[in-house]
Amino acid sequence: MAHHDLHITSHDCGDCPIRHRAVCSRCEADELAKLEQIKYYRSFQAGQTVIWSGDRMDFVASVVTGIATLTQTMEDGRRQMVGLLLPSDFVGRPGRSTAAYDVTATTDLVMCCFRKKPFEELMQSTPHVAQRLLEMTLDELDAAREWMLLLGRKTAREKIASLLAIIARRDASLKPKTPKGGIVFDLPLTREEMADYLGLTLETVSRQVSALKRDGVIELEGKRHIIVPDFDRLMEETGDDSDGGYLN
Amino acid sequence: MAHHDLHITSHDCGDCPIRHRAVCSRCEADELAKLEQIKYYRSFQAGQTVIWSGDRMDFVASVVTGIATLTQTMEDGRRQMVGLLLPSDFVGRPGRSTAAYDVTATTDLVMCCFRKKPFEELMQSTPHVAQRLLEMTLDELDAAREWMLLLGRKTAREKIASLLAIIARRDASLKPKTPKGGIVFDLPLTREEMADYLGLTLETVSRQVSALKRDGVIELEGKRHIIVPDFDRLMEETGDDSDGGYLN
DNA sequence: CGCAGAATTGATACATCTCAAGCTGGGTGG
DNA sequence: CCACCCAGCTTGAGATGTATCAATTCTGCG
Repeated sequence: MAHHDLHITSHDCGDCPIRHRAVCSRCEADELAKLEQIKYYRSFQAGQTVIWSGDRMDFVASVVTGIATLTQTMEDGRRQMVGLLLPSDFVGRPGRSTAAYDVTATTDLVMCCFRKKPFEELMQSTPHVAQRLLEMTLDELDAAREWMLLLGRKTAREKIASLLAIIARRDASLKPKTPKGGIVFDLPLTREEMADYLGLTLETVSRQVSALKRDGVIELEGKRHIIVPDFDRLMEETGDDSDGGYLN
Repeated sequence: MAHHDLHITSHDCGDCPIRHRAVCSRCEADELAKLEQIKYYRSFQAGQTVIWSGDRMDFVASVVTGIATLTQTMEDGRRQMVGLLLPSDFVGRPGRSTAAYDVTATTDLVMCCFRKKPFEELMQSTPHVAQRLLEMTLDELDAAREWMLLLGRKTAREKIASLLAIIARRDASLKPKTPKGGIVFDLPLTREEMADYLGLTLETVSRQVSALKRDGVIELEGKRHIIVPDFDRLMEETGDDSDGGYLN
C-alpha cells in the first residue's frame, strides 16, 4: 500500500514506447509540446485500483506499460469485465466528470495522464488528437461488439479459445519473431479475471483450460505460461470464421 | 422485393426530425449546406436488408425514421445482435470500405445517406461533424459495455426486464406525457429478434415474457403491445442499481 | 516448513437449450 | 364471408452446459 503515486523520470514524448499508437500519435511537434505541458505519469502496482466507478475523475490517460481492466459490478457482486487496457489504450471520457467503470491494474502499470480540462481545450484547438481519439474509439466499439458475440453466443470452450487467440495474436505482434514451433506467451490474467472477462465462473474456466490441454490444443508450463503448438487448431476452436476477416 | 430505393421528397435539413440529435446536430448553416449537397435518402421496407456484412459500403448514414439492427452471424448460424439503431443513430465507419455487420430494417426505415468520400473530406474540413461523431461513438461504446454486462451476467428474466425497461424509457422520452397509470408501448422486435439481442433462444424469451406477465410486472395486449403498470417494479427486475445512475 | 492465494477436480443442482406439439390472429383466395 | 394458411408465438418434456458447493492439490514465498 505504501507508495503508489510515483517518481517516473518524466521523459520526453519522443522516447515514449506508445508514441506511434496512442491518442497522441498524429500530433505534430507543436501539438506534442502542448501535451507535454499538461501530462504527468502515475504508476500502480499489480492489483491496485486506479479508480472506482462513480468516483470523480478529473483526468484522462493512456496506458504506457502494463495492463489494466475495466469492470462493471452489480449490487449483488456479479462482475463483468468490459475492457482490457493494453499499452497505448485510452481511459476516460472527455466531457464526463466521473468514472463509469472500475479501473484496476492487473500488472504493474504506468499511465500517462492529462488533466481533463486542458485536454478538452486542446482537443478543440487541434484536430489531430480528436481525430485519433475517434479512430481509437471506433476500434474499441468494434472490439466491444465482437465481445458481445462471444458473451451471447459462444460456448465456454469457444470463449477460452477466443481469449487465448486474442492474447496470442497480440503477443505475436509485439515480438515479431514467429517461431515456427508454436506461439508462446504468459497469461496476464488470473483464472478469476478470465472468468470475469468471459462471463463464466472460475471453475468453468479452469475446466475448459484443462480440456484444451488434454485435447492437445494448448500446452501449459505452470499456470500462466501457455504454448500454442498449432495456431490454426486454436482458431478452429474459437468458432470464428477461419479467415481472420480483417480487411479494410 | 419490387422497389426499394425511393422517392423521398428530398427535404430541407431544417425540417429534419433528427436535426438536433444526429451527427449533423452541431453544424452551422454553412456546414449544413455542404452536407445537403452530398446527402440522399433511402427507404427500406420492414424486413429488408440494408447491407450484408463484408459487402462494399461506400456511404455512411443516419437513421431518420424507423428501426434497424446490427447483427453478427457465426458460420453455423448462431446470431447476436450487437446494436439497435434508432432515429438519429449513425451507421458506417469513416475510413472503412466494407460493412462489419449485417444491417436490417425491422420496421419501415428511412436513412439519410452521405457518400463516404465527400463525408470524410467534410470531416477534415469542419470540426463539428467529427466532434459530434466522437460523442455519439463514445455513447455507443458505453451502451455496448452495458450490454456486455447483460449478456455475460444477467439471468434470462433480468435480460427481458432490462430490454423492456430500455424500450419503455426511450418511448417515454419521445411522448412526454407521463400517464400516471403506467407506461404503454409497442415492442419493435419479434421474439426471435429479442432473443438475438439478449443472447437467448426465442422459447426462453417467450417463457420469461409470460412469467413477467404472470407475476404482474407487465401486461400484454396482443403479442406486441406492452403495459407497464409500475416502472419501478420493472426496474427491480433488471438487476441494475436502483438509481438510474446517469449523472455526468 | 508451512502457510495462503491460486488453481484443479468432483458431485450435484439448476437455468437454459433443444426438440416437438399446439395455439393465435390477421390476411387471402375461393 | 368463411375456411384455410402461415408466421409468430406459446407451452411442454427432456437433455445439456454451466453454476454451485465442497474438497484437495499446487505453487511461491516468508
